[in-house]
Amino acid sequence: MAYWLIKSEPEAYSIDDLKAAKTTIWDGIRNYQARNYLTSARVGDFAFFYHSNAKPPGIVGLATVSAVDVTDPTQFDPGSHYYDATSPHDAPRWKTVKVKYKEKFPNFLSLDDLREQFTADDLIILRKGTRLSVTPVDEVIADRLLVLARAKH
DNA sequence: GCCAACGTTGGC
DNA sequence: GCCAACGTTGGC
Repeated sequence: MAYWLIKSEPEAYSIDDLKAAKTTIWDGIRNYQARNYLTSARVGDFAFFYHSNAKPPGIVGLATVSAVDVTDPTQFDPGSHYYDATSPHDAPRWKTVKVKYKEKFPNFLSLDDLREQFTADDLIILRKGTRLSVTPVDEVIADRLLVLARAKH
């Protein structure tokens, strides 16, 4: 089992949206490295849900991977912002996963908190210039994140 | 709104 | 294959 961190702008899709929907296709990923991470995910993996471009940005909750090898339908939808006319129908370029809502953390872990508690070696998103929207999280780091996010004040 | 960092595109 | 131009991300 592996841990991931997935970013979303809350104005586009927030943890509350996922809570309401219960499950969603994690669509719109158009970066090869992020896609490769998604295709290496397995059912049962956990994903920390990070709100980017938020005030403040940070980790808000946890989801689980509920399906893998999912074809991102938006690549074939001409009306979609994520339409990719060059993706072959018989070999779709953009594969992704379905994620399922698990929990909203009692403690929001802001980017400032994360920088206080972790180093750039611990968390890829703390590395300067890293914009990847899907990144792996080491299990030891994930455990520490969970303790911080769930601890009583 | 600014801009640094990075990825992609396309001319050559 | 190089690299300039451009687009995007995302913190601030």
